[in-house]
Parts: sequence; structure tokens; C-alpha cells
Amino acid sequence: MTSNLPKFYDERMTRSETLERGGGVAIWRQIAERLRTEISLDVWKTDERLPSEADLAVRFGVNRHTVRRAVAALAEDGILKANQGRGTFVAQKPIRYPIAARTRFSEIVSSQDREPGGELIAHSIEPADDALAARLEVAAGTDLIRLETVRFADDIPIGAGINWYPAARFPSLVDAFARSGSITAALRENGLDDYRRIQTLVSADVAGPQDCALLDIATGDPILVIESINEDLEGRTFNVSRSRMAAARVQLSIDS
Amino acid sequence: MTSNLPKFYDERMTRSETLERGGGVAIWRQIAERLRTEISLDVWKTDERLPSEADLAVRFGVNRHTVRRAVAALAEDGILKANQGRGTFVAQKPIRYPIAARTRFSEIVSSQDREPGGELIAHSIEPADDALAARLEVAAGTDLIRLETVRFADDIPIGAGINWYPAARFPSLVDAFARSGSITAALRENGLDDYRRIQTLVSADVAGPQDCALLDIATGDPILVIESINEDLEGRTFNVSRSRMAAARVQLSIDS
DNA sequence: GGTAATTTGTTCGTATGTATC
DNA sequence: TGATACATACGAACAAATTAC
Repeated sequence: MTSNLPKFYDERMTRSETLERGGGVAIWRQIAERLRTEISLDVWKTDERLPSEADLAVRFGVNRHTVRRAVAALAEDGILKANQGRGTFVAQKPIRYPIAARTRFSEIVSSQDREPGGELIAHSIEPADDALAARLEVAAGTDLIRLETVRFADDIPIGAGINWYPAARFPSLVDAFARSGSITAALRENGLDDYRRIQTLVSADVAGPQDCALLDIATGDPILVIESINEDLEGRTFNVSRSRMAAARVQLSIDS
Repeated sequence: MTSNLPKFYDERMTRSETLERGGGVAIWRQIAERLRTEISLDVWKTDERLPSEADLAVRFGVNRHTVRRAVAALAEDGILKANQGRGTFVAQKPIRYPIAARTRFSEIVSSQDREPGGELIAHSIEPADDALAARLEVAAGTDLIRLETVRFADDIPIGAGINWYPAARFPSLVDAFARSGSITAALRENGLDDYRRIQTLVSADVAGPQDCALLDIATGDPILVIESINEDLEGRTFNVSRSRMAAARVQLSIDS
């Protein structure tokens, strides 16, 4: 196989194709992850044809059945599109997601010529526990709106999140979000025209069953875990949120 | 079993403890990842005792052996420490890693009372390809120093990275880094006293064999992939780096 | 100090899933 | 397709260390 990678990426990708057995991750899944990463790094570009299963089997040093299972998993995720007779092709590039004081999901997605969307998964009123109360600067036990959402770009789920807001301040928030699918719009309906993200914590995880169901990905896929705190222009914290984003579909960027 | 989780996390954590079978990721690994995430989110604090293996087995609906396998994996990573008769304790928390204009590995680690270190893995001179040349604002083909490093906190590997620098500008960079183990110190020896990180890209991946070897983690563990661009005080870009950090050992934070 | 309860550590056996050939 | 080797997961029982009373 001749590599058509830019050297920049080539080095790290081709260094070693060894796969680990007995590490708790099936071989077919390791191969799927490797291909997924290469696709998200543009090693295989959109609409480019992947090598044949036989070639991939040689590359990874495994049985062809094992490669077939990996490819099937990625095809099921919509990452690969199988066109009968022509081959297997790559689907979609990740969204660039800038983290800044003014981070708005809808605006970010729109600016990249994709259609933003949001779906209400669940909502409830719950009393603030100590951790949440401290972050939101309210008394423990204060009623909070708990809003669980999934956000989309072109109907592809990007991230699932839980948002907490002081209930007293945003009486019609849930309704407004359910109608508009936009947090920004829902907050505006509740009298909050502008706000700032003051802190963001980022970690990584691998997908569990809940992530799979909400984000339409597979168990073991990498996930970006993002916790953010937002405050209004008077400096009062009004929101804490935690979201889990499919790493293959977003690329965080931080300018400083 | 009465839960001793703060409610904040309890809700989200206990909503569905269902683990997926046959998805290519062993159940013990799924449990290990879930515990790892909880620990990094401070659900379990340093030196706090985890619920007994029997209780965790009930919580996850699995056999105690399966929990033991998960705990063993985390213990091997130095995250948990199990004592016969006493219980299992949280040994090491992730480093909080603020992303800002002035981000220095050594300073971040030192400020958290851990000992920073760096090891030179490989180095070479290579011509800039188009992607690198554009980022570094040099002509394609310009000689670059390619510096591969692993960085430590208390001798625990935190991240492995590749750094590119214009070769002409930093004649003794490799030498200086090999001696000091600090990029900041090596740059200072080459006449660059101060610099700013202007952009950071963040994604997630799962560990491959190379990550396992360099970072002493297991295949399938979550990885934070971080690409950063640094410029000097005159606004000239002088460095591009890509590093892969063990997600269990760092928690990125961005203030805006 | 003595004893019971708790908790991790170990060893059987059995059934199922994964990967190769 | 079937045979084989190995990893995964469960169940029961018991040993060893620690803690609580």
C-alpha cells in the first residue's frame, strides 16, 4: 500500500499496526477505532475509497472476517457509505467547535453551513445538591430546572447534555427549548439576551450504552466530556451544563 | 446499597447502569472507564474509599470477579489502590491543565505539587510539508526540528507529543531539552524568553499500541489529542505541536 | 485482647463469546 | 462449516487482612 498521507500524519499512523489481544477490547473494534481516527484526521478524505477488506486484513495482520466486522460497524454508524459495486466511501468531517466566552452551538453549526437542531430528551425540577448549589451560587435545595438535550447538525447527533438552571428565573425555559430547539433562543424568551461562558472543563471517555442510544454511536467510541459554567452580563452564574460529544464529529478549538 | 454519591452525579450515573454485552468492549473495561470518569470528575475524592467490590457488583449488576478485573486495571494505572481487608482507595487524581496563552507544562505540574519531567524519545530534521509550512509561516521544504517527547508528573507519563520548530532559529534546542527535560528551559537557552499559545485544537481518541508503550496505559483507554500553535511576542509562529494525553491523568480547563 | 463482621485475595468449575484455520 | 484456542463472565466457596465492638 502506497501512502497518500501528508507526512505530518503518516509518521504517526504507520508506525505500528500491532493490535492488542486480551485487553478488553475486541480486535475488530480496535481496527474500527483506528479507521475512525484516520477518517477524522482526513487520512481518508470524503468520498475517497478505502482499501479492500483483503488489503486491510493484510495491513492489520488479521483474518478477513475480523476486518469485515470492523467495516460493518463503521458502516452502521454512517461513517462509511457502502455503494454496491463501487466500494466503500467516507461520509463526513467533524465540526470545528470553538470554546470561548461567546460559544453558541447554533451559531457555530450555522457558520459551517450545517443545520443546527436540538431535541428535548427529558426535563424535571430538582433541588440543588451542594455541588450544584455552589456552582450556581444559590442555596442548597433551591429548585433547579434539569434539562436533558441532544443537539444536532444536519440531523446527525453531535452531543448530549444535561443543563441546570435556577427554576425561578426561567419559568418557560423548557417550553421554549422544546419549541425552538435552541438554548440561546429559549434563554432570550426568558429575558436573558446575552451571556458568557466563564469556564470549561474537558475530559475524554469512551461511550457507554446511554451515549450510544442518544448519539447513535457504538460502545467504546471516544467521547469528549465537557462541563461548562455560564454567567450573565452582571456576573451571576445561571447555568451549569455537562455534555458528552461524539469525538469523531467535533473538533474543539481554543484561541488564546 | 445506599448510595453515597452526591446527588449531582448520582442522577446521571445511576440513570442507567446497563452495560452493553457483545459490543466489542468487555464489561470489565466499561466499568473501569465509568469509574475512571467518576474519579476524574471528583465523584470519588483522593484517599476516599470506594464502595466494596460486592456493592459495586450490585450497582453494575455483574459478578464480583468482573468488578475486580476493572479495579485491577485501574490499580495498574495507579488510579486506585486496593488493600486487603480495608478497601479500595483513590490513589491519584488527574492534573488540572489550564489551556491559556501562557500554558507551560512544567509550571502547571509544579503548581500542583508534583514533579515535572520530560524525556526525549526521538528527534530529527525534516523538511516542512505543506500543512506544517502553512502553520509555521515558512516556505514548504524548510528544515524543521522534529522533537518527540514524553512528559511526566512524578515519573508518571502524562502525554506524548511531537513538536516542530524551524531548525535555523533553534540550533541547540534538542540538546537543551535532552538536558533539562523542559521545553520552556530549552527555548530560553535558544534566546526565546517568552511566548504565547495562540490556538489549541482538542479531540479524543482511544489508545493504540504506541500510546500504550509511551504512556503506560492500556489499549482502548481514552486519549485527549491536542494540537497547539505557539508564537513569540512579535507574533511570529515558531512551533506546532501535537500531543496525546492519557485522559485519566489530565483534566483540561479553559477560562474565558 | 477476643470475636464477629467486613473487605480484598484466591481457586475451583461452567458457560459463552471471539478469532483463527 | 466445524474444530480449536483463548478471553470473558458467572457462581460458590474459602483464605487472609483489617476494622468495629
